[in-house]
Amino acid sequence: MVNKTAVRILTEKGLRVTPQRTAVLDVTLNLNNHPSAENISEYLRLNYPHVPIGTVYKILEAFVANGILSRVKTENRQIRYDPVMEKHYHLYNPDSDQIADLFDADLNKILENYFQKKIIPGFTIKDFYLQVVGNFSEEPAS
Amino acid sequence: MVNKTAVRILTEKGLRVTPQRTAVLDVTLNLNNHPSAENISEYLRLNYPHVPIGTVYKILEAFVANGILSRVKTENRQIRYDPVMEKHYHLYNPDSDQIADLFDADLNKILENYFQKKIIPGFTIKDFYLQVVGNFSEEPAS
DNA sequence: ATAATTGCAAAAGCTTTGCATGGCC
DNA sequence: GGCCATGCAAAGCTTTTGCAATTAT
Repeated sequence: MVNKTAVRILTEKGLRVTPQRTAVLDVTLNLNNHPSAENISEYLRLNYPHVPIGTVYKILEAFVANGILSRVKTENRQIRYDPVMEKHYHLYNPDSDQIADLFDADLNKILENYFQKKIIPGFTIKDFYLQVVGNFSEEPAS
Repeated sequence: MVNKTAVRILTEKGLRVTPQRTAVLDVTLNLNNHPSAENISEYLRLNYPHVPIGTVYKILEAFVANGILSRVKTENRQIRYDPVMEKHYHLYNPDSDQIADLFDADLNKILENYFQKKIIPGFTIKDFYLQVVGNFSEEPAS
């Protein structure tokens, strides 16, 4: 009962379809947590045949290299992973280390427009990342 | 010949003035690099009496806790430190890992204005960070 | 005087790496 | 069949921690 989306994505990207990869991708797509490698490994342990953490890292690295996931940095040491590849922003609470996505077409326009016009001497702009820091009103039971 | 600015800042913040602290602060203020603990330690080794890396970390942690420095996250593993505490943004090149400051009053206004009005259900906005990714036209000899 | 900081070394935490085994195309 | 991915264990790198000795106030 492997998620077909995961298999489709792997195939589309020309990656070999293995049970470990489909499991990791499936979990990452379904957890809305921006999970860390450790989170993913833990979740896999409960719901799928065990995948060693080293393998999880290798798989995540392959996914990042192939544009399936992106890395998200926080105040913490762990790398978090994000399966949403469309332009969006992150809401972040440093206390709980919780991340949520912010999709905001207006903000996209404002910033794209600004950086298209903006000339910074000695620097060629390629992209931008915006993190909004604050508090979630209902922190989920951690 | 210790920088008086460093001593003044420490005194203002009510921190004990030690040679190690003034040295670390002096270096961080004068290197425009957004240096890592390792960078600072290395520079100290050449220009000041040696300060062990563990002590550098403790000092930097104290500075961050007292609002003298802020941490800057990059694609790399190391934490970088920034002595500029006014609102600004970062230009960043992931390839060279170089960071530069971007001061931009227009952008400040646009974003402050936007986030003052913007209501995000379930989230209280406190602050925001913006990183501009791209290339520096003249990379300094690394 | 005394409370905080330094120095040293060990440990911790996350991630990467190497290499033999196994599995996908 | 051949090449790529997995599994396991060890290593790597940055940062943190503990504690005794030292120093600033």
